[in-house]
Amino acid sequence: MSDEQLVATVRHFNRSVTQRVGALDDAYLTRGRPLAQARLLWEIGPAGAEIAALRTRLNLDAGYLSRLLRTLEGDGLVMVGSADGDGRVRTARLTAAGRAEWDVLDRLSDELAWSILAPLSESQRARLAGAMAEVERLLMASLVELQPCHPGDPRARACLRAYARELDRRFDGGFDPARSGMDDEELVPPNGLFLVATLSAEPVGCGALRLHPGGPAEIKRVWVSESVRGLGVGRRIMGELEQRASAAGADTVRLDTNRTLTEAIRLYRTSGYHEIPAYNDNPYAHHWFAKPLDPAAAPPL
Amino acid sequence: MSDEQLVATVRHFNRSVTQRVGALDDAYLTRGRPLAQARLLWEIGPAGAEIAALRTRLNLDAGYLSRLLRTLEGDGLVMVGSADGDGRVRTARLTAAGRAEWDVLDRLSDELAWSILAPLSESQRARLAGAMAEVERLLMASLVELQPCHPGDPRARACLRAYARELDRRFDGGFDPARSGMDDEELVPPNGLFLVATLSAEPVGCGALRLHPGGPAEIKRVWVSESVRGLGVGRRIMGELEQRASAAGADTVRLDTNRTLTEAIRLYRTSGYHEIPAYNDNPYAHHWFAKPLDPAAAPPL
DNA sequence: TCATATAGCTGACTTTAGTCAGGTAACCAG
DNA sequence: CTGGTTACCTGACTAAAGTCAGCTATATGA
Repeated sequence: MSDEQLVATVRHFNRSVTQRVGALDDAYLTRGRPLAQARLLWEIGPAGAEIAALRTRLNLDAGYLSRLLRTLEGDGLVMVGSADGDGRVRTARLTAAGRAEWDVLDRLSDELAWSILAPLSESQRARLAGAMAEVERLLMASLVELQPCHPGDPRARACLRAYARELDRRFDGGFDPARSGMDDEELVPPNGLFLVATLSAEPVGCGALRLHPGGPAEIKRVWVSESVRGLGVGRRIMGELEQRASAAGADTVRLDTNRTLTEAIRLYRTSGYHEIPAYNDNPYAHHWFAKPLDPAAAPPL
Repeated sequence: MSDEQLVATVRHFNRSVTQRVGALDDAYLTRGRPLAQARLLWEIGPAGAEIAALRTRLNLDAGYLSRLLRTLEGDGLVMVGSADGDGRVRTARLTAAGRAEWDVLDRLSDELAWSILAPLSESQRARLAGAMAEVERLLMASLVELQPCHPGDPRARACLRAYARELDRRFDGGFDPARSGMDDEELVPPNGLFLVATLSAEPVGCGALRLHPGGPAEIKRVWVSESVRGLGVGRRIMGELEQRASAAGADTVRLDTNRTLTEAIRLYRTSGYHEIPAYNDNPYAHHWFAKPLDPAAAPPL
């Protein structure tokens, strides 16, 4: 398919599917309540939710949200109480009546989904579900955003914790972050940089670059969350780091890795990296890779 | 996949894809204008549109639509004039400024689509577009509604005209509706019935049933529009007619067909019909089929 | 302990969306 | 040419959505 055809397909999909199904959904799942209230009730869910979380998830004005909560409280569907830790943070929970209402919405949501499947034949149903899952997955991949951030940023901290946890689980003999110590300051311009990958504001991956003026740049701490693995996020992070390394004047990037990280090693090999002799004494490293950078292919960002 | 898994997939899709992409679309394509105005401007399009058509397409109240048009006229984007034929029918057209604005929306729509494709690899793009097209097609199939209507209904007339046009094109020697004449009254309960298939209120297919108390029912005038062929609509129409025949007490349905309608013949054969000797002297018929009905499988509707 | 920041709340708005009951002009069938 | 229909318009609403400034209570860091 040509790019024009791809774009036309996506446009068509956006209009027809999005609008039609979206309208169906809204009409069906509000139960006479205003849409905003219904959505809020749904989003609070049986487990309850912090108000700040609701605000970001539904992208609502603080005042507006507060008012919506008062209405739901007035209807006896929701209770808002202070959380244990911080007295400013408040948590919304469903009352028994609210939970009953939520269960109805849950059931209606099932019915709506079934009403879409029902007119189709067995094989069409399977194809539809398969295609929907594929669209969702790839759209997820497309909505992952890469941006530089300070390694001390809460999103970066979350990624680095998950990274260390995973290495500890996978390395023979575990992983001690202290032994591969690297100061945050080394991952801040002009010494280096830290990239975080987010999916609707949730951190789902990271990667860091250490710049050594006059020598090869070094890629470190590339990690991708389970939830988005297999969507090419790792490859995008690598590509972005390489571009930035090139823009900063490096003509080579290199990295080290542990033999247990087989999918990472595969990624390096298929991305133009070749194995080189050890260039450091990282106790966790078994393989060292390098890739020459083509300055022409790396327009400054 | 089990039914539960299918439903879960569809629900997930509805929430994440529909809402996310829908919100993106709306935010991106309104250009500071209220959503309803932006949609209306878009829907009028470079070719202009009759107001009645806009009303049904956008599903708007007549008064509300009128007011929206006045606003767009006030902004110099649209002109509303009477159509040539009927002085009551009015047509909305874009002014030069309106056309310019429409072009911007068109471009933005392309950009939005591209922004979804851009972060993906070549092969992911192709897979996404493929899956989107599949979802759209199957959703279309699912949104086709079957309902009985009077053969004099405008939707029925439109289908029957298209049906006759197609037969005339395909039969050796053409087709003259008069020679296969059947009175509308024969296709109205209790003598028979007429089904129309609609996709968002547009007629896209039809089928008729002629009841002969004490004898086999007869299926006639099954037609499916090009736009939804291959989506199983024909099979659904047949199934629905058979159920209604069974509910009306028939134990057999039969039908005749022309040898040029190969895909119809294939449909009959794969739906449990077997060829029988001629039971009428329809000059256009080359094959006659019958299917026994199982009363247990046909719950009254 | 005091200044400052954070999390949420309230009141006073504006804008958008949507509905409904009349209207008027054009058409149409007898 | 008359009475009914159709296609659209206007005025007068209501409800929902969204914005903004200023407020209170709690936390935090020097």
